[in-house]
Amino acid sequence: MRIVVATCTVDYAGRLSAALPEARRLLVVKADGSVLVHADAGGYKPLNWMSGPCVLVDGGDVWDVTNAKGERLTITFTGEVVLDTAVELGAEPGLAKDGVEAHLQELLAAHPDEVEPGLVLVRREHATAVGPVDLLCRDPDGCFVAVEIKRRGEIAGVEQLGRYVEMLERDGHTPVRGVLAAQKVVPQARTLAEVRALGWTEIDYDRLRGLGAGTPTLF
Amino acid sequence: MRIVVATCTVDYAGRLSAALPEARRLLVVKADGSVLVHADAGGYKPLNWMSGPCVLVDGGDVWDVTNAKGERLTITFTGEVVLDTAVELGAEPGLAKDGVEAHLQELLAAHPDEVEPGLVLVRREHATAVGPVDLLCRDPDGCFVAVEIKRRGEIAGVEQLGRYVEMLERDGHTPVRGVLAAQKVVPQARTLAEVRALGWTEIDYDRLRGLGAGTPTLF
DNA sequence: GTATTTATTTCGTGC
DNA sequence: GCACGAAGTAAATAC
Repeated sequence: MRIVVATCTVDYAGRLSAALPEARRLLVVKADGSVLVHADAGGYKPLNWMSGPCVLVDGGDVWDVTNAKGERLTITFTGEVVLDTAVELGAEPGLAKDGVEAHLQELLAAHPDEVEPGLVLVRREHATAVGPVDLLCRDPDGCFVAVEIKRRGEIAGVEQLGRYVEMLERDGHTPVRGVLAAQKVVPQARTLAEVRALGWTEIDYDRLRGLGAGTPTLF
Repeated sequence: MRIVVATCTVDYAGRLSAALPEARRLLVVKADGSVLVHADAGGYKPLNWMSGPCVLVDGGDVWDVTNAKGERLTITFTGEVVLDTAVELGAEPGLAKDGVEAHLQELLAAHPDEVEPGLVLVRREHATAVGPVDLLCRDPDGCFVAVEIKRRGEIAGVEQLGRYVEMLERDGHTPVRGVLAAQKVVPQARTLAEVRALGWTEIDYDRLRGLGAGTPTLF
C-alpha cells in the first residue's frame, strides 16, 4: 500500500466524467492497483477512485490509472508532496458481521410464531415470478401467509409484499395473506399496509436471538 | 487528518455488530472525527468505519470512537505502529460530475422513435398528480404513450409508469399506453410490465449518443 | 427537517 | 458468469 498526501488535480473518465480542481488530498494505492482520493471530510466514500484490478503508470508528476473496462483516472501533481510512503500490510483476516437481515430471517424461520401466533413454516425463499418470498407459512386456518422480512420496514417492502401475494394468488395458493415483519415498521409503511389489507409486525431482535437459532422444542 | 498504519483489532457495535481480528491496517481520522479502517484490498469501502460527526478518545493503545446515535467503534493496538502522521489538507473545492441518466432523457426527447418507431414527442416532464412523466408522446394512431426513462429498468420503474398511465387516463388522455425505456430492463420488471399490459424497451446508449443531442433533421 | 431517489453504488449469493 | 437483492447502504435532492 502506497500512501501519498499531495496537492493535485484529479480527472475521471469512464461511466461518467468527473473532475477535481487543485487541492491537497490523501491518495491511497492498494495492492491490486486500485486508487482512492480522499478529502478531509465527506464520510467514508472517496471523492474519486478507481476500483481494482487496474494499472497505475507513475509518470512522476502524473499518475495514469486505467482498467480493463476502459475507465481512466488521471492524477496530476501540481504542488508539494507532503507525504509519500509505502507500507506492507499483509493478509486481511476479514470482517465478522452479526445482526443483518439474513440473520433475522434465519431466526424467524426457526420461530415463525414470533411473526404471528400459530404460524407454521412451509418454505423459505419460496420462488415466484417476481422474486422469492422470504417465508411462506400457513396459519391455523390453513390460509397461506407470505412473510416479507426487513430490518427496517418501509413503503418499498409493503409493495414488494403486495406483489408476492398477487403472484401467489395467481399460482393458486388462494387465499393468501401477507405480513411485513421488521425490527421497525415506519408509519407510512403501516398506513400503506393497512390500505392494501396487508399485515405488519415489529420484531424484537434481542428477544428473538434469546430464543436461539434451532427448531423450537415443545418443552 | 491523521494517518496511521498499525497492527490492531477493530470492533463496531451499533446498527449491527462487526469485529476484525488482529492485522496490520490503514487508519484515517478525518477533521470531523470520522474514522476509516482500510485493508490493502477490497475497493473503496473501508472494512469498518465511523461516520462523522463523532468523538475519538485516544487512550494510547485503544481508540474509542462514539457518536450521538450510540454507535461505537473500538480500535485496539496490539502491535507495532508503522506510521502515525498528522497533515493539514485545507478546503476541498468539490467534485464536478456529468451524469448519465439526465443525458439519456435529453437524447430520447430528441429521438423518441428510438423508444418506438413512429413516436412523436408531445411534452417532456409532463406533470400529473403523482409526478412528472419523463416523455409524453403520441404514436401514429394518435394514441398517447407515456415513456418512463431509467438507466436501469426495475420493478419500481414499472409501478411508477403504471401510476402515470392511470393518472393520464383519469385526465382524459384515453387511450394511453405506457413504455419503460432503459439501458437494461431486468427480467422481473419485464414480467411485471407484461402482467400490467405495459411495454418495455432497452436503449443502446452508445448508439443513441452517436445520433447527437439536437433535433433530428430530415436529411 | 423529513422523505424519496440515486449511486462510477459495492458486495454477496444463488442459478 | 450473470442476475438479483441487501447495505451499518451513504449522499443528494425534493418537499
